[in-house]
Amino acid sequence: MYAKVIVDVPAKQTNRAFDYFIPEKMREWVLVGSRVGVPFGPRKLQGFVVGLQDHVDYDPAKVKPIAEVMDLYPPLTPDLVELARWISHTYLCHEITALQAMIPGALKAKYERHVKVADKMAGERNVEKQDIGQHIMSLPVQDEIIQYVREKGSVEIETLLQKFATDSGSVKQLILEGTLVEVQLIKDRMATKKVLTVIPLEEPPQLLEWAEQLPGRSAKQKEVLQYLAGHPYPIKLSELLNELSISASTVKGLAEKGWLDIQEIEVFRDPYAERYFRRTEPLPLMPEQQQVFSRISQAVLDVRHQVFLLQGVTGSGKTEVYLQSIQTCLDQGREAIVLVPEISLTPQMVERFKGRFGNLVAVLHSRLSHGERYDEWRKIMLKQVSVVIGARSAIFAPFTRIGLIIIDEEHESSYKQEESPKYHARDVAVARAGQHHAVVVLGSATPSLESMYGTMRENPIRTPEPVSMAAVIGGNSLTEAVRTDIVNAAPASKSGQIGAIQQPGARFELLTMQNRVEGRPLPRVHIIDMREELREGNRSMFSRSLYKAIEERLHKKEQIVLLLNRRGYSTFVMCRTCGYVAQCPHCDISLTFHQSSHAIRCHYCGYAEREVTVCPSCTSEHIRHFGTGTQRVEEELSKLFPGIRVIRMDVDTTTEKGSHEKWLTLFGNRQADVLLGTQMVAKGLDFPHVTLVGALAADTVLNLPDFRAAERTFQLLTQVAGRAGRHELPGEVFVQTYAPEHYSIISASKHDYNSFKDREMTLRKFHEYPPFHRLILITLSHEQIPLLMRTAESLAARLKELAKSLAPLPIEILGPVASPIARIKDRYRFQCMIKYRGEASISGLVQQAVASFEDVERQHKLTISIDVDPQVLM
DNA sequence: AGCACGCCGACT
DNA sequence: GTCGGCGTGCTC
Repeated sequence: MYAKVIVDVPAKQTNRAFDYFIPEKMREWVLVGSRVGVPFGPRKLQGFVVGLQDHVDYDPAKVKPIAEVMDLYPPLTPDLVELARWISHTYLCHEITALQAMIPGALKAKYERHVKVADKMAGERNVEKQDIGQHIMSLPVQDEIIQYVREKGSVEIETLLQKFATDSGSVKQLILEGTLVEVQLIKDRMATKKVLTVIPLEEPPQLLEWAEQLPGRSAKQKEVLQYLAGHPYPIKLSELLNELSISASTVKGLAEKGWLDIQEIEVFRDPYAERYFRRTEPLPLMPEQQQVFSRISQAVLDVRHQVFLLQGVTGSGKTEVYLQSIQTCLDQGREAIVLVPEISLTPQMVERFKGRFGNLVAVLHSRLSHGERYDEWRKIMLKQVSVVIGARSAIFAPFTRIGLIIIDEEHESSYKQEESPKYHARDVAVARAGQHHAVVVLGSATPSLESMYGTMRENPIRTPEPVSMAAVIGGNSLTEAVRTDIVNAAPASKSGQIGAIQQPGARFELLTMQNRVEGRPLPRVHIIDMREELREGNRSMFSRSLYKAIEERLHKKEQIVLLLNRRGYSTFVMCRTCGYVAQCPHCDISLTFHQSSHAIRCHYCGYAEREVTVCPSCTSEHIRHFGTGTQRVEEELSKLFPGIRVIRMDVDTTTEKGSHEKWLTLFGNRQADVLLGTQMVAKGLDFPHVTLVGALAADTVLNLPDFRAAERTFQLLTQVAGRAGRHELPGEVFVQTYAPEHYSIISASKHDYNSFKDREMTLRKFHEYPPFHRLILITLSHEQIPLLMRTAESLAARLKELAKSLAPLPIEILGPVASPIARIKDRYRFQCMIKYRGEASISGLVQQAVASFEDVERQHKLTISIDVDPQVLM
């Protein structure tokens, strides 16, 4: 048998499977999805098995055997292996990059090169083989080196060279002559956690009998036996030592007598181990919820691949619908994945799921340590859980019988990964659900226009993939095979029980929930025209009406949430005398001021310098920090309302682990009057005493050069408005803006999704933006502008040429232009945009165009990065 | 990505 | 005349 292996080298030339022989003794361990160590050239690399076959497609004489199998069970399922291929074609990344994204970081290979003393040299060295002319008869150093390596068993080469730095020649000589041989090791970044555990070897009566036999001075050992007789289960050594306040030697003594055993037992690091989750029962559903639930659960029961877009106003009870749908799925013996935006994966959220499904739930989020995350992942693999709740990458949970995938707050841009593979979890979810004939529920109060578009038309939003990559090789026009694939757009369905990735055959089904569960009205929203305030002489960041409202809440002891939308607003440093603005020396971007560290730093490369008090350009002292940071708002609040208790949540106050949670708990306990923060205060929080929400600068995002600016503004305002008056007390919202007439702000103030959507759809269609057209952003970067521009120009020309051969398909090549951030880390950036109609898939075209620039990339260290369906156009 | 093989400048 | 520069190509 032979295996097709994708090796751990993310490069164009190695972006294909290599054939390896599977030695007899490994046959039953090597499966599709296995992680293996394989010889590759002079090295040993980690790789993933993506196929098994009984023949080789390569010179049989050159085929090497697999060196090792890394895991007891394959870390990837066959459907994930196929999904990785789909991702690599759809988002144009190396297949290995997609595969790596699917396993926890703990399993990422770490390569170590060791040496050990050669077996046949165990006795004495064979000095005769030495080069003549060099006087390296048995030097004492060399004997010393050999002795050292022999004692250690094996030593990492770097360590050895450092230890014998002055005699590194001798070390090399020993390796050369074969006295020391090289061993290449592939190690996991993180091992499983093992804990020393004490195991009683007999039943309590026997233990007590042994205890009797002990001489009087062994009081401690006696105590241990008696304790174990009372608790005849394995116990952590540390726990036992603690319990009886004894030392390890006591227990070791018993182990030597053979009365008990001390073993290293694998344990799961459970971040929620110490917590108790109160079990909850399903809540009765409102008629609207009931209707939605039955649509979803029926599809689940039918094992029918179907995508639902669930639009429910905040407070309409989406989560309860999720929970009961998941129950249906579990009852059917299938598994469920729940994706939530990283930021809203709060303890409250986890509690709701753990409360309903207990320890059937695994939680994956970025705040877990490497080890914790790995352990949660292993629970999934070992089938100890049936529900996963997690951020973006949880879509790759190694389940095998998925029945339901839920994506909460589906409009969130954090579902798009910004590094390679630049996948969108929503689209991956649809593909993966297709493999499992599973149901997808996209939930949001403010669905993305892309998802809404999916409900609007007969054709699927996604186009058949992948274009045959094999056919992509140079040439002046599109390879005929590629052309055929694109034009016919034939579904690339490889039949099979699981693993066939099809696009949704039907459009998404729209489900809506308009009513709030508790019947509370949505809060009243006031739009405040800040230009008016200025005209009337109010130069404060608080309008008069917001000021009054705050005063009133303080008086009534009710709580306030203030949102400062900082995106699009910078806290830059500028000299008022000469206009100097502090800029990053490596990136074309202004530095931002951080009060906590008294530093100004660059958000892109991390460059930092000390806060300046004198202008470096004109030595004036009139240098100021501009932009309304949360710190300034806090200062102003304290000035205006002496004694006010403010909790500030922003990047400065929430970097510490667990701090996020700490602030929210504090606020929930009413230990503060105001929660002030950036976007993060808008998401999913639910505090009964909040009756006032203020958005201080609602429109800052609107000024960004981004076609999604209006959508983002609408979503943010709608979300934040939903924070007020969720319980008995009615809520009020104040939106301060310089663009009070903007439709995104007006629609949000009326809680009117549909009018916003209609208006925005019309505009997008008119301007030929997504979802009507699709985008691919290609960014080139290099240290020198001339080469960069030349390459960008000719790449665009090449794209245009290829696009022409696809006529009459509507493909437009825009650019090249300098990127909005023209330089990052001393590299200049140019970009080209491809705009095309959703009916065609043109990743093959891009692949082919970029392929002809491989040599430029290599020779001049120029990089070309491709972003399919970009969320951020910078 | 590494690493080796291979054809042109400044040195013993 | 060699040592070594990194351009080019391969790794099952």
